[in-house]
Amino acid sequence: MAERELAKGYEPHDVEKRWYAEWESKGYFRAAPRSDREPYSIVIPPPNVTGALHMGHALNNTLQDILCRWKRMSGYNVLWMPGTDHAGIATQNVVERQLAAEGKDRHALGRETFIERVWQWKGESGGQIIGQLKRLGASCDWERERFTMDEGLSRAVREVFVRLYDEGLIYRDNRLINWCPRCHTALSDIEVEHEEKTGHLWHLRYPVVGSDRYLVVATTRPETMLGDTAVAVNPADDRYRGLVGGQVLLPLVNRMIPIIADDYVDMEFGTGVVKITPAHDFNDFEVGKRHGLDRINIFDESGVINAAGRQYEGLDRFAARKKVVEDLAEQELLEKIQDHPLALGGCYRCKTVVEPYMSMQWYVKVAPLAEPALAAVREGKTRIVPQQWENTYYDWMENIRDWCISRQIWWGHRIPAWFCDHCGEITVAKEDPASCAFCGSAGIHQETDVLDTWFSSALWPFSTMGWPDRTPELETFYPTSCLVTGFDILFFWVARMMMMGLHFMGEVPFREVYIHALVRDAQGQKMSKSKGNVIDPLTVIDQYGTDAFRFTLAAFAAQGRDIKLAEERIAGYRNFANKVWNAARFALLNLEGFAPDAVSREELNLAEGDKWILHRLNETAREVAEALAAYRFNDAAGALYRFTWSEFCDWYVELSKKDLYGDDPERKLVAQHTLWYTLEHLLRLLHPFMPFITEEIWQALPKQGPTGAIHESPASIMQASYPEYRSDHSFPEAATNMERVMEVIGCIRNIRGEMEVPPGREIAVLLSCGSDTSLTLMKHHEGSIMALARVSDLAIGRGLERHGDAALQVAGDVEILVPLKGLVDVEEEEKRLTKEIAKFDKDIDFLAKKLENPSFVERAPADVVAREREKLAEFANKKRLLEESLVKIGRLR
RNA sequence: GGGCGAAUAGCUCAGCUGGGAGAGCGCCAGCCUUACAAGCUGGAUGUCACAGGUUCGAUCCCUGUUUCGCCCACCA
Repeated sequence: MAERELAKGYEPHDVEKRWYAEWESKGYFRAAPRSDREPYSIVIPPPNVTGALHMGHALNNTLQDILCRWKRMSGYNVLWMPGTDHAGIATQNVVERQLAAEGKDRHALGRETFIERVWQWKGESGGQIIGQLKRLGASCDWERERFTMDEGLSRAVREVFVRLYDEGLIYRDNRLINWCPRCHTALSDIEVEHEEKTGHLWHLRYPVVGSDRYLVVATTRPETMLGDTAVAVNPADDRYRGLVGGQVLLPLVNRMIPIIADDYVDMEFGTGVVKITPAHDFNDFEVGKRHGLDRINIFDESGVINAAGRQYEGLDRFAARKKVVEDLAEQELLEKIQDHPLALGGCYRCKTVVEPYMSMQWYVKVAPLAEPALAAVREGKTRIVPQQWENTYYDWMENIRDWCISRQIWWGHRIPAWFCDHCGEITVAKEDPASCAFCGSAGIHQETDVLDTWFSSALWPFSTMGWPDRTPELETFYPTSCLVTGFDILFFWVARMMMMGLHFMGEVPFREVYIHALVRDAQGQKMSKSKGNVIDPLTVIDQYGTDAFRFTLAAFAAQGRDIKLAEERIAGYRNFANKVWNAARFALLNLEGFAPDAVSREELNLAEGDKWILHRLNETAREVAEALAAYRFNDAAGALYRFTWSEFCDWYVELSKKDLYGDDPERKLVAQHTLWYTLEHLLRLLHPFMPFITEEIWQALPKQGPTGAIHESPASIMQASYPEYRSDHSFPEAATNMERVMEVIGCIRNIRGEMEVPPGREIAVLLSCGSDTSLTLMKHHEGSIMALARVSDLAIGRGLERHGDAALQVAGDVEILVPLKGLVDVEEEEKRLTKEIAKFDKDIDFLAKKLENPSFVERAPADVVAREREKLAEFANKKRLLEESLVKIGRLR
């Protein structure tokens, strides 16, 4: 018996809410720390606590959920580890903005109060994204949810820091770093985003001391001249040879600075003279080091000119630029200004132009860590899919520079280092020390800097599983099976997890990395708030339902290409969900009184149509499994879409009506069984992609009773097994036969359509078969042909007399004749025949030429040649029949 | 300056290891056929960016060109 009736159309909202709550409360998402089942594990890329679900998250988590649900149904002990990232700078910014709105700032609050305030914010409005992931259907093991700043993870962070420090892999240094003058913190190299802008090249005149010459320097940043400590030329440059060793008078500040020679200077560029500002330019810093130049820092931490900038003190860097240029112009020291393209570096959090800035920072020495991380991918211990990304990974790892890990903000893991006021030594320890480890003085104070957010996320695959303790989780689930992520964090996150995982666990953090595309808008633009082209996943879910949305994402997730998301496509897959829904309604209507456990499939006398759909279902199961195993989500979705709509709904449902509505109880039972079996398996195949609708329908389907041995019946489709290919469901002969029958039906429909015979009008058809095999086959499927092609009078025979007044189509060796009398006019049929003949002519011409070519016949594989010959013969035969028909029809005029 | 990717129907895109190209939407025609009009049936539409090469045969492999997109990079 059907459990309950389904509503007329699929209404996702209530269904989604109901089933998610059920799954979660029943603990279906839970992983077993120990189990006989094979483990499968994925750690979620932890979204920022400040985050709201965007398209990137939606895609990323849909794909992970598909994998997890698929593996879970396939019998694996699945752990999908969820959590969020404290997102240092981003979160601090959010709370600072709040404070600003209240007219406060963090310095007024003080560090401790501020951090309390951030925790409070996190408790109240942080992590809303978790709820949004649930709406997406994510089957994470929520009881294990972690946060990068929670106690366990903080312990892991300290452990790692101390060990790396003890190994000499963490050090401090005073050098140029990327500084965000708005966030007031250092940034690592990859936290700077370069953008092509058109700037200017200012040509400035520096008077040569003891001469009336000028040296003209070209610069993109004239204001930094306040900190110049030399000008440089190429040693091979004849133009300036005599001047090297001399001095110029730095304008405005009237300082004498040397003229030096350095290979770094490109003679071709600009004037061949470069101003050297070691404290504000990475190249100049290096030059300065080689020549022992002073480093004059002219900025404060907000990018405002300091006392070293004399009369410019207090001016913002951009204001200072304007003023410096004006003043130089006034003194006729500005030679010219050219437009000049340049790549401006901006803070990845706030887009402010970053400043190269001298400061003392903490670094990780990465080369020794990168080595094994490179080797692991080269040796295939971790496989990156699509493989092309391996090159990007290698390239970055091979040229990796030390990682600046200290940040001058408050929200984050405070660096576990204590400075001694007495002896000046640094004590680094896991537990807060009471005294200096070197001199024993109690006068110590902790480093105020915190760690880069990515430092803690680098540990995510093992810190979430309880490291540094040796836990059953680590033993079972590390290395994780797969990491699903976007390429935008390949360096930030993936590469660093590889380094840390190998170093601390001695084993790669994941066996495979699947890198998916970026979701763009329909025009291919990156979605961004400023462009206003953002599509909110939650709005989409509200409008079309989660399942339709998920299916759309999967269907678009082709490897190596970005996803341009157009809303019409989601509507298309909403229609698909509705199609599934209605197929289920049809099934339930016709499964009245059917109990799966009352029949054993082995005893059933399957009809050819039954065998065909079972065969196709089986093939589809194989295709889906193969596609998922290769992360070809679009292929898996496509196979399911085609099977569901074009085979199950379009053909099987129609074929089955004859028996379902008929009065032969045996035929009816067989049809019911196949209908039930196919739908039930189809739902399971679809479940990872469309979890909600499949559960809703599945629950309404008739279940096996207590005696049944046919089929397991767990409480949820989530726990049902994922259909696998089975050799006893392979019916290739039935499949071929059905395809022939379908072709004949297609031919009749084509005549009807082309002749514009209304669907309501039943017609007479003659099938003239060229062989006994065809005759038997057509006779066998007489009923189906009549029903599906709307034929009232079907005559089937061998070599039936063809009268002139019939429309003709040919399918294999079967001629399909539709008497025209009273149906259509002769001219229409003549037109149709002429069109068909022309089509064949083209094909025949092509094939004939090919087969006349001796080198093709000699060199192409025999089976290819044979196939082409067969095609040619078939086409020629069809053409002949059509031509005969045309002649006969012509006589009727 | 290096590297990667893309160019296929009006639009958005599939097309795995070479044997004359597919889907969805849109379009045209006909249908309220008792699961579904968010549907059914039929139909039209392509010098697979360009130029060479390899091959019996190229959308697919190779070379070059053009146009877009992305990543990396310290030329002031």
